[in-house]
Amino acid sequence: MAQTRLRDVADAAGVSIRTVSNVVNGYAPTSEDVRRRVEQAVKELGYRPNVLARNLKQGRTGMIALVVPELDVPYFAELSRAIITMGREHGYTVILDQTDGEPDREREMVMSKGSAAMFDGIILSPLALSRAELIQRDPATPLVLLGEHIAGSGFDHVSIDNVSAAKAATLHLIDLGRQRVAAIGDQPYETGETAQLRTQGYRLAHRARKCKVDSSLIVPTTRFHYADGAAAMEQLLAHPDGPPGAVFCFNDLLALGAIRTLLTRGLRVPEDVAVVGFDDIEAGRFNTPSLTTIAPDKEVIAQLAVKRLLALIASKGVEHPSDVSAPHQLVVRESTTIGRG
Amino acid sequence: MAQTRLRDVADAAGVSIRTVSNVVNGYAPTSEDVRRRVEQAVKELGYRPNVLARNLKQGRTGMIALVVPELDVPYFAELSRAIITMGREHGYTVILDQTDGEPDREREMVMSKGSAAMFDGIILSPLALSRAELIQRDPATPLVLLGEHIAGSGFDHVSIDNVSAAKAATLHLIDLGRQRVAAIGDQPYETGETAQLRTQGYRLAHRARKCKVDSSLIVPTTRFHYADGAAAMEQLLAHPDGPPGAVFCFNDLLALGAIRTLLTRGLRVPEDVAVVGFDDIEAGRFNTPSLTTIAPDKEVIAQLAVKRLLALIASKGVEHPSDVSAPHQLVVRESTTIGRG
DNA sequence: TCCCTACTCTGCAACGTTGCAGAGGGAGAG
DNA sequence: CTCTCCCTCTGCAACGTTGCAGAGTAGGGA
Repeated sequence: MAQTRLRDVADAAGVSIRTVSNVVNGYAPTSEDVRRRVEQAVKELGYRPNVLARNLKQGRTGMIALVVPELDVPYFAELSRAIITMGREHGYTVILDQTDGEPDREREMVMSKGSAAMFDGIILSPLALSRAELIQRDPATPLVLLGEHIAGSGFDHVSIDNVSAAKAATLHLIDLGRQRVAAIGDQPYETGETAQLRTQGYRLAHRARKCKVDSSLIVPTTRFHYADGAAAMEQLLAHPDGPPGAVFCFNDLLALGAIRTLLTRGLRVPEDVAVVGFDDIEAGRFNTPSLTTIAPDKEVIAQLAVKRLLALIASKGVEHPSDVSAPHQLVVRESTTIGRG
Repeated sequence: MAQTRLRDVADAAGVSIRTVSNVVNGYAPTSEDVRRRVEQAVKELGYRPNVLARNLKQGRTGMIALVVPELDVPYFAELSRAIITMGREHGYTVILDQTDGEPDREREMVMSKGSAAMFDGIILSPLALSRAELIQRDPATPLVLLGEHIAGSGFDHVSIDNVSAAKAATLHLIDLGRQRVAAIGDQPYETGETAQLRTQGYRLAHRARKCKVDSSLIVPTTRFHYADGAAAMEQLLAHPDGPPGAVFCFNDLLALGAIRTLLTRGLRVPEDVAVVGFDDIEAGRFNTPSLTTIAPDKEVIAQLAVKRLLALIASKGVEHPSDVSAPHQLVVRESTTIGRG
């Protein structure tokens, strides 16, 4: 059951180890005869190159790690698909890991500890990691950050303009003529940068339309799942002034959760409450009512991140960090359109 | 920018390579003095063990690959979470790869070609791979199959009882008193084993209740996404005898797509058409109406698959193949319950 | 004083591969 | 017939680590 080695193939074919290696990898021209003998020996012995040894020798693995907090959050799943495809186009195998937002696991990946050191580069969507920690990281493995957390901090970074996206979403709601536009998903603490940027956009939109922000209409959530949106909406329904006329949810899952609460409580969407989400996941497109949302261009994000990482790998990290934004757009669907169709 | 090696640390600390290795890995007892010197040198030089070299020497990587067709299909994303967690509990890093159901990519992973050879074991949910191909695989890397494709073929395998699950779902619909129960998702061709088993269960349920199966109510789909369900439902609505009284969809995405079509066409769910799905994804729980579905026990599937794979790794593949089933249950929700709440 | 034990530490070899530089042989040219 | 060149093929060393077996030293007991 021991592994077949080049040595064994070489013995069987009556040639040198080196020649077998040449045949297997097509490195050097080989005579017809030798090539055939080697190939037959390879087949008979069931030889497979030992990738570990090859990688050790060559100092690279051809693998990139994509590290996200949660794979079962559709946004990450959809983004992952784009990045996997993009990496593959450039000859890299993209491999996924999930951290659940646990600091230890993010740290392990980023610090290139343990199995993390096996990758030629890492694309990370951090949730819990602080900037201070990142600074201590081993720069040997190139890193590109996704998302807004820890932006502009001397690390390579791809994101979208959250403030203007959130502003656009909120303006859309205000311009529908809705009074009392609420927000679900604020995270007013250290690792909630993304949420805070969206809150900022929400406030800016109000200012732009000379509306006052009612802070009691901004509902924080610790996570961004269906259940959090549903619970936050329950809270808004219990508001002393009654339900809001519209809600901007900081992602689509929150929005779908909120809609679920509204519908089960007998409120109509969008007639009674209009709802906007963020991320443009597929579930929102097929919900009834379908979900108006901010659609970040996931393809562009993937492209920027992968290109950048490959550049870092090629240059061995001597380039200076770049901070780029991918475009987004507001996609209007039924959840904010009265008189559908 | 070259990597710091044990050699460098050893020189700096004035000890042997081997001692540094001992300190770093805690293999052997070390005097306080030496340990401190080594640790300081490690810190100063920023030494990180070369995982590739270690793996080569030890002949293992501590990584398991989980290979699924599509990560943005929620069922796989949710299952992946369970498997990642389970693997981690046993000291393995579980890494994901997505094949898009492309035969070449499944083949590459399964045959342990390329980067695939870097894993201690593989859990694969095959879509396109035929049994004939699997038989030729290199048995050096342990493999556990998920899903029903290629069951009972001499490979280790974890699934659920699709026939009885589908039968239960269909019986539930028939027993609601619905006439003309339709099915969406049949795949009457080689790689559609799972779908065929579900169709079989659907037929068995009809037989058990002495109902005739109207084959024109069985709508095949090439894939299992929202859009396929929506399109299939359009087709059913165009049926000469009018819409069916109920639909059993072969997964939740199909069901949600079908519901979308029904609602936009002005039909009520479940009053006009009752709908059952399969997989119990989170989106179904938060849909309005929430989705009645077959819930496979994903935790158990994960547990069985990981346990089995670890056993194979430990035994170096000498155990004979096992074929096990995880339990499932019918979860009744609004999409089949008249008079909600 | 000497021996034995125990505790640290060390050097060598090997994991399976590839880079390098060169050896060997055949064919073509003079 | 011989020289030269080119085309194949080869052996050695190294990638960075760990397993193994043993060397060296200090301390305790006789």
